Amino acid sequence: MRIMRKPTHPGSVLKEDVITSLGLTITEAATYLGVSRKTLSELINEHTSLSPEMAIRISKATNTTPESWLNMQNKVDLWKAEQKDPKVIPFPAFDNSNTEHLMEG
Amino acid sequence: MRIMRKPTHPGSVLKEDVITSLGLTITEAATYLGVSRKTLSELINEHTSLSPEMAIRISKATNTTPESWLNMQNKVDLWKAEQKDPKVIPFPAFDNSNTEHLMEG
DNA sequence: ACACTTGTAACCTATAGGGTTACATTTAGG
DNA sequence: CCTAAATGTAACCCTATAGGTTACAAGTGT
Repeated sequence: MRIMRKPTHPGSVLKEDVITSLGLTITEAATYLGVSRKTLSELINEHTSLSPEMAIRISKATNTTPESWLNMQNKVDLWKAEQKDPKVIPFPAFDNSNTEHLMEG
Repeated sequence: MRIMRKPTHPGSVLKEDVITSLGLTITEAATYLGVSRKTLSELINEHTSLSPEMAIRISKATNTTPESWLNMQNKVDLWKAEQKDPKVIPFPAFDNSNTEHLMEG
């Protein structure tokens, strides 16, 4: 997973692969999805994250799985969390600092 | 996905399959993970969700993938979002109301 | 020109993760 | 039996963030 480049934001995919390709306006799409125009606009312009509820809405509007949308957001979230590089001490049973010299090769 | 029963919370898994089985105390585990005891306690008792950052921490402490932990949380989140049953109108191109009579069988 | 579309600022609400401190309760040793 | 450690959680604080409404400036197309 490391040194991964920033994953594609699900909002871009929604805009390019769905809304635009279907010839829908943002306003129309927002109405169908049952959210405000602002909410959709911020999502497709990558200013907010795709929430679990939005994943459900999009899946219902497009006959896709909510998992596929949420997984895209996951990648973005994990990428951001990795950038923070939180300091963690491996649990004893998983700490291979005593055996890692056996791992070369 | 429909009529799915409530998915297992990742906090329970962390507690039962990792912390308890390794003989670690919550206090110790929290220290290794670099979070407060309260934060870990609330997570394993299912009072909070597993955040992307916690997924990274757990993966680092246990040599597992952060995805596996976040996916468990996803299932819980999607289950909750499905319960809300948000009202959505299918996008025109995906609206099969005119052809669904061809789908029986 | 005129109507539609869009991005976004300003403002408000609700939810949520995470921290610290403190306390009552439970559990484990000696 | 008694003390020390571990635990759950309340109270309180802070910071983020999703989502809503209203309003406005700017772009687009007929």
